[in-house]
Amino acid sequence: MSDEARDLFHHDPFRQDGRTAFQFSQPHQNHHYPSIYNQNVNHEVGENSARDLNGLDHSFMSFTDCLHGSMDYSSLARAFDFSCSSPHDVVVSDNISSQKKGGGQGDSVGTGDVSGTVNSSLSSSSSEAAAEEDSGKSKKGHQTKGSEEGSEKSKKVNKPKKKGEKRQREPRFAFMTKSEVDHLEDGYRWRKYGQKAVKNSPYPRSYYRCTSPKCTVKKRVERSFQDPSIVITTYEGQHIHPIPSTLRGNSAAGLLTPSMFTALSSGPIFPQELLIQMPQTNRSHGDTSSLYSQNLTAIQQLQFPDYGLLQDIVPSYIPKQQP
DNA sequence: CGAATTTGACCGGCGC
DNA sequence: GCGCCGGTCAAATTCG
Repeated sequence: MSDEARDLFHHDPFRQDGRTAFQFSQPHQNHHYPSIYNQNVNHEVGENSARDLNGLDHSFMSFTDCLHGSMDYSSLARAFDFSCSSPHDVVVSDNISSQKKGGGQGDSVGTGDVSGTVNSSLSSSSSEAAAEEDSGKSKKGHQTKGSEEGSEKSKKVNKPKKKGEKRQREPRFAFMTKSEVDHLEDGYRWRKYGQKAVKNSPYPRSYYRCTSPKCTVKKRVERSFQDPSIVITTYEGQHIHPIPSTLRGNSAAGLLTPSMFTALSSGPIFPQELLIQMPQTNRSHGDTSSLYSQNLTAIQQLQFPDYGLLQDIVPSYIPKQQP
């Protein structure tokens, strides 16, 4: 997993510009992560971009939407796919050069060049989407944990569940943010349930779960080992509830509010991971008090309504915003 | 005192 | 089959 990020850094075509990079991937049957970034992406993508552009011309969605059920990954995919058209700012790649779990870690994975062209990717399986739906459960069979009746937690951890079926992963969506704090505020409430050391990285990865009952959304947060100032956050699943009011007052409003964009429906695919690298312009303040705001700033840039900052990461080809 | 975090152990998938 | 590794659990601990 960390590979995802790692790959990113390896090629990191985006970083060169100090812009943004989006990445989609499909979880698929067990750990299939795309190897994302390929240096060619920028070019190749360009081709489809035009096409997608049209498709999106009226609708966009926020990341929050992503997290929400309100959006569908295909839309997102498209949204970003089109953005790829800009050779400088955003890149979407859902190519799957699947990197497997174990293997991936090594690193390399993305290093090479992944082939895939974006377009091909976009057509992948839609079944994935379905997967996300029933997601939560698949996990490991527990998930119900605490409340579990009876079942005395015999040993520890889970009870085997149906063997035959492999656990399906929910669609994932990741983004990179330049920030000094690991856990970025996104409006939702999270509970940390684990932390693991990341192979080949001095920084640990933290696992969080949405505290809302029934919501199975999870997210992983880790810091780039190559650039400690970058935090990689990966969301898995979609929220089935609104953003808690706690942050609504201030940040949420400025954060990712749903409905800022309209999701496109239909679309063959659904990317699962989206990686975004925030522009470096965010860091300038030094005191801790500003950290929070920095984060917000980063996220806010994702808002389309106000193109101000967004322009930096979202190319001008973004059509008008939908009423 | 309840909620959140920490942390070591366990489990399943995958590569060799 | 074995070992590695990511992901998760859950008891213990800390925090508000």
